[in-house]
Amino acid sequence: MSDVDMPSAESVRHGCRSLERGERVFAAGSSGHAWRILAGVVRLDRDGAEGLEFGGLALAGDVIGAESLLFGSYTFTARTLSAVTIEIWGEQREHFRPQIVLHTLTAMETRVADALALRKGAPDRRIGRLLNLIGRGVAHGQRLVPVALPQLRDIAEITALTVETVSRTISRLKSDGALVVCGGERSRQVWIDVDTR
Amino acid sequence: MSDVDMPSAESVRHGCRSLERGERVFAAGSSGHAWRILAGVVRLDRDGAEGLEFGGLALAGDVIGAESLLFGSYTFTARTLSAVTIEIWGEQREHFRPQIVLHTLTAMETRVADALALRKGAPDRRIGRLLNLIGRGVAHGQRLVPVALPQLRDIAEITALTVETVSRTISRLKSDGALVVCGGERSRQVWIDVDTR
DNA sequence: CGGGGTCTTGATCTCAATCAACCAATGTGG
DNA sequence: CCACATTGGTTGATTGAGATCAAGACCCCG
Repeated sequence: MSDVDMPSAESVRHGCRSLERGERVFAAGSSGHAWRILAGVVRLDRDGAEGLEFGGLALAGDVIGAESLLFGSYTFTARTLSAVTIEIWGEQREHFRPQIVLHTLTAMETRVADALALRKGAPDRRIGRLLNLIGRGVAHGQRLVPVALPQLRDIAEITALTVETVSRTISRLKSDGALVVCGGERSRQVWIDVDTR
Repeated sequence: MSDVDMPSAESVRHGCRSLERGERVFAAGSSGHAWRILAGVVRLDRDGAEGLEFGGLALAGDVIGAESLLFGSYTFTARTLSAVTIEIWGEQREHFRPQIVLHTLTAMETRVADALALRKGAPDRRIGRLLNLIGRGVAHGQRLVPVALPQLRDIAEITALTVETVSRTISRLKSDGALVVCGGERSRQVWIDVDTR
């Protein structure tokens, strides 16, 4: 395992691990645990014809990296889109209780639909839905939720748009007031309206 | 449960069920078993803002309808894109053995990436990838595989294109020889080259 | 300081969406 | 049996949204 993937000792406590935005959780080809996400959003990429290409989103509750337990190495590369907390998954009998497994499966099923919806429709709808997904992990009943914008490159690859289109769209959303910048003009922290479909 | 979803007595044998292309497996809101797909391709749709919208593909080995075991009703509607055989899933202890669960999870993980790839790139690549997925269930080591084309409407909704674009693209693929019609000019059976990315 | 990465903005062009017919096959009811 | 509606597929003309190409601003870091 490369040192890049070695978490600092502090970030790991009793099977838990905390990561900043933009960190890599694990890389395709390396080996390690499977994880359950406790908070935050993770982007999964698969090695395709043109390098790494977006292959899935994982939110709180989702399990990632299960391949490694089966094949001995990850087939996806995982990077965080926000601050993330994860815990080791799959080493306790508890994790395979039917109830729990069903939860995991259904969560994954809806995640597929969510991800697909990010690649359909007008750019503003796509980006809006993505930010809503990211905000969902933060929202606790409130309507207005603060979200840290991922890199435009990430947004572009996830929504199958170009960075230029993403940049223009976000600018427009800001000037329309649909995206409220908080904490300085050049801050990446914005408020979004969770109700906006 | 509506009679539409009642399988004929003949099609069900010791937990197995066979369906034609275009049949509905189950409808969102109704209740019933979870299923594992033994052969064929199933399309999943979720109730969205604009009616049913494409929300996932399931191939041989995949589990569908697990929500029903958890919530008491399906959240997705499932329709077959090809002839399909399914068996009841989730009622045996066996199904929750760690090895099996891991297989199910990893299969689902790659399915997400597959589905997402269907909505990126030029129309001919998208449609090609979809037909490859469908053919994968049929292919057994051979390169050239016969595939029954789904309805253009299905292809369009899955790839996030319009029917017109799909029609034009498929015509071009045929005239280019990338798609070889077999069994009559107006047949929906075609041969595809599984290697074509 | 220089250089690489990210974001922004502008000008141009392309290709898929859109709108509109039309055809063939199928089904329906009197 | 024919008139009619419906559904799935095809084709053409037009248009506009997003890709592409290009350049500059800004920032962080060695």
